[in-house]
Amino acid sequence: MKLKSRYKQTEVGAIPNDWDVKLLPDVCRFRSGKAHEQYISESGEYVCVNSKFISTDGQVRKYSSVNFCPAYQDDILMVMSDLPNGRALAKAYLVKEGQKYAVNQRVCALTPLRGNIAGYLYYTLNRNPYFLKFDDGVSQTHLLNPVFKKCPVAIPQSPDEQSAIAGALSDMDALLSSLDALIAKKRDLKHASMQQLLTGETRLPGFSSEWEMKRLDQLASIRSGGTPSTSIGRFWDGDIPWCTPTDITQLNGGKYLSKTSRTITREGLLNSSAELIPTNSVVMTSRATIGECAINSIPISTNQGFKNFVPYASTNVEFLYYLLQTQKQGFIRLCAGSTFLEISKTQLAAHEVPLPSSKKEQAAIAKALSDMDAELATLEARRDKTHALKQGMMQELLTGKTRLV
DNA sequence: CTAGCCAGAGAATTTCCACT
DNA sequence: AGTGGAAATTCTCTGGCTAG
Repeated sequence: MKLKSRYKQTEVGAIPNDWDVKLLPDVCRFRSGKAHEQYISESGEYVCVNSKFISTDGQVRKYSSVNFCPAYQDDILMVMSDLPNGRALAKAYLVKEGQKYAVNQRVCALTPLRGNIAGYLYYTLNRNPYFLKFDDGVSQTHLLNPVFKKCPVAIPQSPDEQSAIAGALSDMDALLSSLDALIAKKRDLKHASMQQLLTGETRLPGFSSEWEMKRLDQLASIRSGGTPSTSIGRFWDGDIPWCTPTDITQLNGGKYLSKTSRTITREGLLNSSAELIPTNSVVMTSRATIGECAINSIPISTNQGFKNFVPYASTNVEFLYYLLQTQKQGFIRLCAGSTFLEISKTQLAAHEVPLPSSKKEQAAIAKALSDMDAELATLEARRDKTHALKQGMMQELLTGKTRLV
């Protein structure tokens, strides 16, 4: 005897027997947005929903003084047009309060025909593969009404299951935004602590000796960088890491630099003003992007967009790393340069900073700040994990592979 | 070798426009 | 008024040359 499967094969994949595949018009009404560009003003009463609004989850807003296409509570607003490989195509926004949004052209409003299904529809329609396959990666994509009319959606027959799925996913969203809020709060706290600890305004217990002002060139030997001639092939792709500001910004605030995207040869190093910076120095961008720092955990060379600090024996390198970050605004004020900012070595060397002469106190401050960094990194890892978990849950719940009721 | 000089690239997004 | 493209604009980010 053959076991009867609890799943059936459909055009949207295998779904449970007690789910249906419906066409979008069976569950919601389609309205195309209207042009509001002529009525945009800061004092406008309505939020104009364009692709940017949706792609930033409602963060970036423009206002319109008129409303040709109002969105209602529980409407799902979706981006209909995007350029090839656009990230906003078919991205959705669930309206939580009516009377407020003016739907712009190239965005549509989907109004659920029955109550309580909005949450489920939002999660299943947002970036739904059915819509994404209209993006051929070559020409601009326009999702039109007929596309929406033929969109199949898998829907549990039980309204309880619909709400349970939407509930579980919105719980995950709530968890994610609370993690984001916590991370933002910890960041603020760290900035405040840096302000306090690195100016001597607040002292760590057990330290009381005087702080003093010192020139930066008293703390470290300041070295510049350079670019070996790019027309000479044998200077490049060697075994010496060569750092550009991009390598630093790509660390995204990470403290240690251990690899660079480009490398030079020993001959390239000798035939340019680049120099080898020993491990545990601070490299700092000094052109265009000013004052972004990292500690190199390998010997490294840089281009001329850097000033690099090789710390003297009396300087704690981690302390110097944090201290330089608090000086960023000051460095920017020192900058010259017509097309983009640049800080000169002379000015930098003479720049004075307050610090404790006790290396122990420097180390204690660096440790306190490192601990905060570690805590932030843990939280960020948890946020990323939660995000991955939500993706997995969507896959399971929206296909009925995992059942909640 | 350093300081100064010079916008440019590429992506994202909005706006325009000729045509149904 | 809606469509299908494409152009224009905006935004972000950063490289390398060379005179002195």
